[in-house]
Amino acid sequence: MRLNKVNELEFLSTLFDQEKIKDYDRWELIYSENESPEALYYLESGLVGLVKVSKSGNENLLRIFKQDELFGHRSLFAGEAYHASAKCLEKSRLRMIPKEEVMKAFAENPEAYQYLAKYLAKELGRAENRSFIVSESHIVERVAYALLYFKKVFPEHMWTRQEIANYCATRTPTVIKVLGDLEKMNLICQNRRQIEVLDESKLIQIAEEGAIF
Amino acid sequence: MRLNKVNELEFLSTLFDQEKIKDYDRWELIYSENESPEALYYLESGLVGLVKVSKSGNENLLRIFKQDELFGHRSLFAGEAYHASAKCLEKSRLRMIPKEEVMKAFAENPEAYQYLAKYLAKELGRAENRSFIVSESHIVERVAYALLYFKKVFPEHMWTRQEIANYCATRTPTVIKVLGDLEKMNLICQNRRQIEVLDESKLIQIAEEGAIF
DNA sequence: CGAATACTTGATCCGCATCAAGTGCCGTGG
DNA sequence: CCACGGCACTTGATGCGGATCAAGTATTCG
Repeated sequence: MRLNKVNELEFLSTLFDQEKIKDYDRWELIYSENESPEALYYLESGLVGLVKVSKSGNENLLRIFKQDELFGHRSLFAGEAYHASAKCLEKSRLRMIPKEEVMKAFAENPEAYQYLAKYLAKELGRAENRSFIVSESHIVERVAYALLYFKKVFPEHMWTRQEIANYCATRTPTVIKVLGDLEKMNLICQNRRQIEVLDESKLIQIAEEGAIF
Repeated sequence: MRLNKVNELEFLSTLFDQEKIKDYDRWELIYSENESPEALYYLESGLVGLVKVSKSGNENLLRIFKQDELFGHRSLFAGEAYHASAKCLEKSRLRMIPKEEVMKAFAENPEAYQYLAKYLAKELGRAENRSFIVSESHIVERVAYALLYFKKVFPEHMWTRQEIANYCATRTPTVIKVLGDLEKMNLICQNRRQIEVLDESKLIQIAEEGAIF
């Protein structure tokens, strides 16, 4: 949910309270699975991931929030406990708006629910698409999909192999091997930890059709 | 989204038009991926699955709708094309409300967006939980989870091994083998095509902790 | 009763996880 | 400015879970 640039939610900015600003380090947790939501969060700068950890310790990266986006809204409006944890993927600065104030403001601006519904409907579509890709595609396809998605939506972040693995629901060594393959095919170029996309259309082809050979 | 029993959406029932009732056979498609939504659907009786088919022909069962529920709402309110197809899992009778009428009625009952948002938020949570389970758990756990979910929410439907496989993102022979294991452990009982849950708490334990031995 | 659909089984194979032992890279503090 | 510790990355060997395939058996429905 974008706050800046979106008239529908501008009323929320009147709730910003200088005292409710907080800075977080990389890897720091903002909230944890099973807690009850007490606030809505607005990301002033940085990058936040919604993650869920399995018993075997693997982190699954479900959703990613960038600058100027709101998060923590799903559980808040569902009236449920958090189903996953929010964790900083970069140093981040964020504002929190207490639950009661959010609810009051939405009650005074009921047309905002329409925007919220639209936004949640899009997120649901994205979640189900990712779920489908993860369960039906081979790893090359998933990695190609992730590279394209990351380049398009979060181009400024330096994605680690670990993070890519978490998003693709696979493991670091596998991502590294696949990146090696993609580099041999001249579709990407790795120097240092940076990954540069060279042939976007071929990557799209791999991501969508699963056709490599 | 439930229509009966939910005051928030009762206004929609005034839009029901006897001429817009339609009966579908099992396996019949209601709408297909990539089409533009032109209506909201209300399921009078039967069972409908939201499915997505992979290139290799595997059907992934993303969401399931039962009697008295609305569907087709996600794409309609997201303003997107369908990201998956709706298909009858049983003979079904449904009503369609044309898009324009839905939008008009929601405009006249703006408080309904609040209910819609809450409902979508819950669906998003469920979708991400399923996605996590599919990507991080072994098949026994997924099947146990599916059996419990089906028993709780759709107890009257006779779930085929194929449908269970589609929901668990696996294949029929694998489901059959797992069901055999669960039966040997006296957690379920299969006669004919019927599956009866004998030890619910043990199944929950398997589904949640992945601990079998 | 016959046809279609659902189920079952075992043999084989392969993709990817897992593990372990490294090598680089980078920021921090001395 | 360099040394050092920690994190990120890399590589290859091995194993296993579950896919795949195919042939056959039930079951249900028209």
